[in-house]
Amino acid sequence: MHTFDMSIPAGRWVESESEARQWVEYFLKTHSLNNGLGLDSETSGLDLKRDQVIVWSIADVNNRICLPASLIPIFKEPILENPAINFDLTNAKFDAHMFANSGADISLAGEWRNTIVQSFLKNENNQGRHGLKECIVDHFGRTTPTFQEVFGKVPPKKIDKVTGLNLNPTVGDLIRRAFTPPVPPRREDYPDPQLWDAAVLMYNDALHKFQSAADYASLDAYNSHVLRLHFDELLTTIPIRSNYSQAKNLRDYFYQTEVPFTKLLWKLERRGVTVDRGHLLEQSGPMEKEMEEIQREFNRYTGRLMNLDSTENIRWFFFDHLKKTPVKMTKGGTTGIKKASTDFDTLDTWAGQGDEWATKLLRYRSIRKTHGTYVEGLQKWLDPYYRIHTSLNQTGAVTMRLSSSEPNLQNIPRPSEDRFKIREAFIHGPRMKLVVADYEQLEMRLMAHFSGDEKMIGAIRDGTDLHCLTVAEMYGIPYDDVMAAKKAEKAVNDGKRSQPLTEREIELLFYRQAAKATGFGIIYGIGGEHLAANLTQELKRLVTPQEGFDLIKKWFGVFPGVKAYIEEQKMLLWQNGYVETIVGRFRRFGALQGMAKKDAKQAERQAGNAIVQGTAADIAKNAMLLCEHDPELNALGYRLLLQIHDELLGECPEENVVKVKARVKYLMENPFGNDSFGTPLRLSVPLPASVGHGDTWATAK
DNA sequence: GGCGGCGGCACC
DNA sequence: AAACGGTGCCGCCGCC
Repeated sequence: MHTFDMSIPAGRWVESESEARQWVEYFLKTHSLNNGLGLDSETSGLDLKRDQVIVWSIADVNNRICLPASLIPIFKEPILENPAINFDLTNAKFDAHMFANSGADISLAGEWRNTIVQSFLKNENNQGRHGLKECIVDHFGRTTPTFQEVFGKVPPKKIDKVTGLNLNPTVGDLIRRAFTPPVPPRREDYPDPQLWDAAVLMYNDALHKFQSAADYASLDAYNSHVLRLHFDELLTTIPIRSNYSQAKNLRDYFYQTEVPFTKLLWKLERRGVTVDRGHLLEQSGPMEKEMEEIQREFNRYTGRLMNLDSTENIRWFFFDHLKKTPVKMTKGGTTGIKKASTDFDTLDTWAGQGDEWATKLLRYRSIRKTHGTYVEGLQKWLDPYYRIHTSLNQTGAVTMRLSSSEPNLQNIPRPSEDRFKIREAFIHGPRMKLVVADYEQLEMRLMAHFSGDEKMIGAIRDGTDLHCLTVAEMYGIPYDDVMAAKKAEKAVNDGKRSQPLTEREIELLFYRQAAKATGFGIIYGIGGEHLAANLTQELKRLVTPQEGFDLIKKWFGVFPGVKAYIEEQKMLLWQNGYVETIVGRFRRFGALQGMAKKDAKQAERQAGNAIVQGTAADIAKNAMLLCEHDPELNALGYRLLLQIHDELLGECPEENVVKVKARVKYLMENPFGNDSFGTPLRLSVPLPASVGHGDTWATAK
């Protein structure tokens, strides 16, 4: 058991309306002293759309109370919907969803400070230690009882065959049971003294359990509050120096950017994206037919019932049955057992050599993926209004890129790669249009800005095609020739040119592709060997490691400023142990001096990438905040729906599309707002966004 | 029947 | 698979 800590106020269970009103008075009188109240809820489950608050808790440094959901209305207007009252929570969006599900229109009007985000800003490397329990241990040295210790173990589901319902108690049942105050036994009901003694024992036990439940629930609210105060102090001591942020330290940055962003993400999750289920259903049949056909062919050929989803089965087929030789081995994971791989690279190699079975399996795999993850997978997430509500994780990536889950809407196939056009299933609400806005070459432009490379900046400002220029400079070919090849390719693709590409044009396009891949690779800190392997795959043409190294060397020769910048950042990394994004956020690595050479090299690559990727995330975040809070866009009925790293998906009434597009474009291109003189604060290169609209995500132009 | 490792693969 | 950064999810399979 956990020792009782005398420095922590005891949790009180509040049950009557009059008592609740007294607490409202108290918190209204004193909230300004604490600048925020800890808030937490115990809910019927984890479903963000359906589950509700059962009991909830509110706390300041001196008091913590726990109440049933039935008392929410008493707090609703004076506290919960009071814009002057801010809330300290852990995993804030979760509780906000539960409160929203629990009343007609319960919204928490003030700030939502999420201690997970604070913990992340303090040290993004503490993976798995950002939760409330972990932080309380790490920062205060206190342990907190676990859910299981207070409420008991949730038994496995026991599904009734007739009703399909779970016959065993659910999480919600355990919580409801724990928060039902026990009724004291009445003497007259127990004439037998032995029965009376037993009843008293049972009552005392139940009372103890009940009190510990109330204590536990209100402890989380209290802990969130004191942790928020603690992180405020810690983050204040971490200064940030940036011309692109008003914040002078990480605490200010948290309040200026991350706190409003939490609420923004919650709104996006709440809105959801409309999906045309019919489109998904239409794809399903043909996909299943095609997969079954391939399955039959394999069955016929082997005389066995093949499982094409099983790598063991596929290994048997290619290596034992067809006697093929492995192309490469699998990683082996933690067990270290390496097996012959059957991945895309392998199958593609064989397919290139004319192996029809490899070709068939590749086709099966691509359909299987799309069918399982998207066509069938997405339908599980539809709400009654045909909308999908993803979870947007503010601290999902070490670079503070967003991540999306349940379902992941950031990895929907691109239409150019997808025969089944899953993105066409993403549509707008009634009388609306989808508005899709993309940053163009954001990361490469950031590289130009950071490095100050004159040639790159000049080329971007002049509107030169960067990859064509790179080829021209690398090999001493006229820029216009390379550009002409690119245009010729487009003309052929658009059906505007009948004669095929000349050999020279194809050659130049190879070069351009190689230059493009090199540029991408440099942002990731690529090595020559890996670049060569990638290009061999991509171009279906042998590129030797030596050629890979030459490409990188030549690329740096064209943009020496980029080379110098990367070297400078490496030096700073060795010196400081961290790098910074444009708004002054950190990606920490610790002392590279103490690392194995291999790890230090990896840190160098990660650091170089973190600057660019993290800054792109900063920019997208700013753009989202500007769009969401822009009075003009709000008046035009624009609703931001999704972010896919450098792309914003939104919707607006049809008649406002032109105005909305112009405004979204402007805000995205000026993500840092104005400086103190009222002129837009810009980078050394423009950050153009292309904006389109349409009826589906795939067709918005 | 739930969970986690693994291979594989979708996105930026 | 690799000296390429960052994610999440599917189905299989073995384990408990």
